[in-house]
Amino acid sequence: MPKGPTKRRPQTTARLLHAAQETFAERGFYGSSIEVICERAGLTRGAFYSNYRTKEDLFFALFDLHAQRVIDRLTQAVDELDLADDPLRAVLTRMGTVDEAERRWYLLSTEFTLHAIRHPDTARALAEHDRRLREEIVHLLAQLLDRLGRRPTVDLNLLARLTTAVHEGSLTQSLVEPDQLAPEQLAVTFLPTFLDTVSEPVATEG
Amino acid sequence: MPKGPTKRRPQTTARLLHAAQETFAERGFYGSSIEVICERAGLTRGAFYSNYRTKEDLFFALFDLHAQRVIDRLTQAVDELDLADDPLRAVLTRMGTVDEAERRWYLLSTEFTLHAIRHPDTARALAEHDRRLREEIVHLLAQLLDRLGRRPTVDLNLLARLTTAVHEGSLTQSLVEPDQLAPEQLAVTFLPTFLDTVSEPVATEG
DNA sequence: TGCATCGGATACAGACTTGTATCGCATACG
DNA sequence: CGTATGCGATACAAGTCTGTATCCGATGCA
Repeated sequence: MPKGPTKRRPQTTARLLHAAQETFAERGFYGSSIEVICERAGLTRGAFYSNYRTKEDLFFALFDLHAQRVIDRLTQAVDELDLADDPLRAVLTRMGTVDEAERRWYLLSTEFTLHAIRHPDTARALAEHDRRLREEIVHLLAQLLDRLGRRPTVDLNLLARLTTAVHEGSLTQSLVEPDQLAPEQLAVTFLPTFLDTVSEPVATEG
Repeated sequence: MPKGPTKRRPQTTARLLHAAQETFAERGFYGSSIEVICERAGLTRGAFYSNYRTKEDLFFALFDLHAQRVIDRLTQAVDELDLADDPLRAVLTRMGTVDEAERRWYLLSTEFTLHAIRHPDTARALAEHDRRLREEIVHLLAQLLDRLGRRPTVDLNLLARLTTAVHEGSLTQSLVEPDQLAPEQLAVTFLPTFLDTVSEPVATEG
């Protein structure tokens, strides 16, 4: 928290984002009025409108924060890859750590996706954000396979879509039936084998 | 549509339910005001409030209608069971016919479930409706196994939960990735084998 | 320190919903 | 037919949220 002669805008947006995160978690996207979010941030709507255009903008800002966290975690997992034992399983287990924050985010983004389905403009914006995140994941997948001395035999973009689908599908089911399925059980169980089948070893030269 | 000296209440509720179905489909649950639903039904809010207490009541009425359709379809499939060839697969394929209406209902009920998560009273009501539907499915599962000359080796209630989870999980993924997965592909592929493993043949006497 | 401007606060107008209280017509019965 | 009442229409009173126009104090540079 920088004090002194600093422009206060960054601090204001940080407070708004923090308040939005908590409010969305408690009351959902629809249930959270801009007014309530601002109150929680200790600000007025004036502050909001001078930083964002709509409540959706605020969501997308949170989306980007979340995406960055995901990417950071995955990057670190790939970087610290231990080639010794079952590296794929290790990476997946690590990426699959689903904490409370992740679960809350999942609920929120599901609600927002349903909202987007009814609002084409929002849907386009969401698709664009999704695309950017997927691009990063493609990059990481490529890096991962490379470090494993393998190269993909299918389109990496499709592969990124699949891992995402498995991640989210598994999460859904574990939320519906918490006692029946661990959050990342499906991914950890099936993805290592699957990644093997959609890639091939690269011949080492020399 | 009965005319003449008939109480008009049934006709009014029918019109409200029909209008609600269409409005919810277009604008979602949150996006549909009671007012708009009534307009679409060619009625005023007076008609609504004299038949329902809240918008949630209306949703639950639709829930019951949908549940009845599901049960009817399943019942018929079990009744017409052809013991000749692969009966399980036949039943599942039949129950798994996911039409446009089913997909719309899935979107709506997902939105409503998220809503219920934030509202304990609603959650309780939803759980109760879910329970009643599951009871019917338990009944049908029992009937199905019986006609196949088998008896369950696990709790039927749990089994009903599982089939539901597979159905919904598969639907989710097929909505996210329509080109990658047919709506009931998972159920048709895995449930027959699974049902075999959780039941045993009944010794025929004589 | 004086001053320009940036950024958050305030005030206002308007759109939408909701729930209730009340009214009046049509229905169904004697 | 006449009449009681069932039931949908109407009117009313809040409450909530949004977006904008405007104000004023803090910030940061000369």
